[in-house]
Amino acid sequence: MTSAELAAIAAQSPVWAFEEARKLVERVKRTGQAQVLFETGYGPSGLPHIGTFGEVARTTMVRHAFETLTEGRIKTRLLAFSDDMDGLRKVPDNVPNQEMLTQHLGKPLTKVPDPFNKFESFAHHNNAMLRDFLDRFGFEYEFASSTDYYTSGRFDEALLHMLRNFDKVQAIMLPSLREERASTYSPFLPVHPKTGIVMQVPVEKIDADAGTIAWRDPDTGEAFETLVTGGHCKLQWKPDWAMRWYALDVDYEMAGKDLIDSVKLSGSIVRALGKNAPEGFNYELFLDEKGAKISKSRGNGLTIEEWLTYAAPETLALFMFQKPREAKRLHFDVIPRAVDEYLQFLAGYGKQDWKGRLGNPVWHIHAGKPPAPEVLHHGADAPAATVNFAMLLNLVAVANSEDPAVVWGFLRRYAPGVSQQTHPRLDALVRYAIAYFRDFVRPAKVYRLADDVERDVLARLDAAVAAMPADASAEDIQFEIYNVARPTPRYQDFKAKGATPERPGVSNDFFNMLYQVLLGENRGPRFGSFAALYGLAETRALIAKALSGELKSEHEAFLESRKKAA
RNA sequence: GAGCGCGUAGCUCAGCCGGUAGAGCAUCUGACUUUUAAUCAGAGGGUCCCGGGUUCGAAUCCCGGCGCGCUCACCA
Repeated sequence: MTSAELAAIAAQSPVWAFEEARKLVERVKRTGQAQVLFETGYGPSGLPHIGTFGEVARTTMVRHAFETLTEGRIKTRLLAFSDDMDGLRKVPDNVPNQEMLTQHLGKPLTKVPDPFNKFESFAHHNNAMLRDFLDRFGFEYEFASSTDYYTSGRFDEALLHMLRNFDKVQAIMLPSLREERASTYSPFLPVHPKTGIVMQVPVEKIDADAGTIAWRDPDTGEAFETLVTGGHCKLQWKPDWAMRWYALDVDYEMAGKDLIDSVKLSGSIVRALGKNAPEGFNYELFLDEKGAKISKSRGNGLTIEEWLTYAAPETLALFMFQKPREAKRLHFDVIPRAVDEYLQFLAGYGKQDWKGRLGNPVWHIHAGKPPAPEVLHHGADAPAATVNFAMLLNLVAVANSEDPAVVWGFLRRYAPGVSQQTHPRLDALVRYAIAYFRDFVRPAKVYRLADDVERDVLARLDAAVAAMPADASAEDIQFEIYNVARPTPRYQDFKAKGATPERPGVSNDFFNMLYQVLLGENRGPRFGSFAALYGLAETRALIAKALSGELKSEHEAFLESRKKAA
């Protein structure tokens, strides 16, 4: 497959990333430009959330699609721009040192001390976290700080240009505002020379030649004349966006649907300044489990760390790739599904033709180079099988253990020869499954105490297990279990296959009792297999704890401690 | 008020540029040399929200409704 052939197929692809990229191809044809700049915006007024990540992930997918379409002939850059000169408007609920932050309301975020006491400022902290996440995913990007750009003078020319076009900007902005706001609105926000606060005040006079605005402190009445350049003024958000597009020649920037009106206004402004607005599209928002927009300051919805506790980064990328125009609820339930879909797409990739591959999410997630899937073989001639998350969750529950080695014991029983070394990503998957089990499955367990009949049969089961050799097979154990339960009238089943009046079968009720009392579940594994793998000594200990009531009380204590932690 | 999205099996959803409805879970039946569930096979179940239009043909495209949800109208 040559890059030209690939580009030809991509040119026909209905995948959204290619649709977006084709808009850029058209743009390049129109302008003849030799480079394309992608921008993603980030407001560091709170911890970076999953939507921020999603924007970078999706933009990167468009970027890669564009490079495929143009066979790498057009240089591309991705600028992750942090609007860190913005004034702190509200103290986020989910950070420490609330009182301290309150003292600095209104100051540029790069002048607000870091409530975590680790960085030069709150913005520096949040910027660092964002970069951390982006680096962890291996994104290629250039980080840009608004404060740096303003203070270094990189925006000066554009700022002066906007000052000269002050009336045009106002003509666009004012009709979008209510009367009382419109009467005081200014695109330029001077930084107060004494308090350092980003002021929202009416401009009394502009001097385009001197590059200054005149304004008045509303509290003291003191008059000031401030340069719009050099970081002495910040722009209001929409003009700021437009100015950035103008100054940097941004070609592509996507935004959430909450910003549709803003994109239009900023686009009008940049055109009034004499340049084209970037291409872009509006994605739907991420919602929390109640269907509300997730927000940095409220900290609702899933965080990136939370997702990464239970699943690999590429599964989150899959979530971002799929249906960007549809609202998606972001809560824990969607993780197992995302993981299994990812594994399925990965497993299918090798068998697809190139048209199929370009439509396969893993092609976009891994920039055209998805890794080979890790497969298991149940016997030498058996077809390759992939272990999915749902199955692993079952396994972990079956193992009744949060030790990866125990889970691997089950895996090796299925496919001898596999190990953490041969299947590192499967090992990671095992650990994710364990984390998910610990946090979501285990808390849902309900242990009950055994009644007298059950205590009797459990005691006899314990004795039977004690009498077995340590290396008893799963089948032997299973056989003994039947013999233990058979004399107990409650569990006798005369309708069972092979049952006779003298030798009844054992009903499912017996096994259900074991699961409820020993595992806190209504379902469970074949018990002989479980005991063989879990260990006979461990099984006896489990029975002892069930009989003493410890299982139940320990689980209740566990639930209680979770409640307190939350 | 404006914008965006959704409406397909009991539940959660796939159905990519139009070609006689699919998956997972759930339910039911059966297999697995004494009856489990890390397994397998099979079954049942849908006016694809409604009404028009385009077409030989529409879940899919267009128009109009209805219902649900979200977002923006202060700030970012």
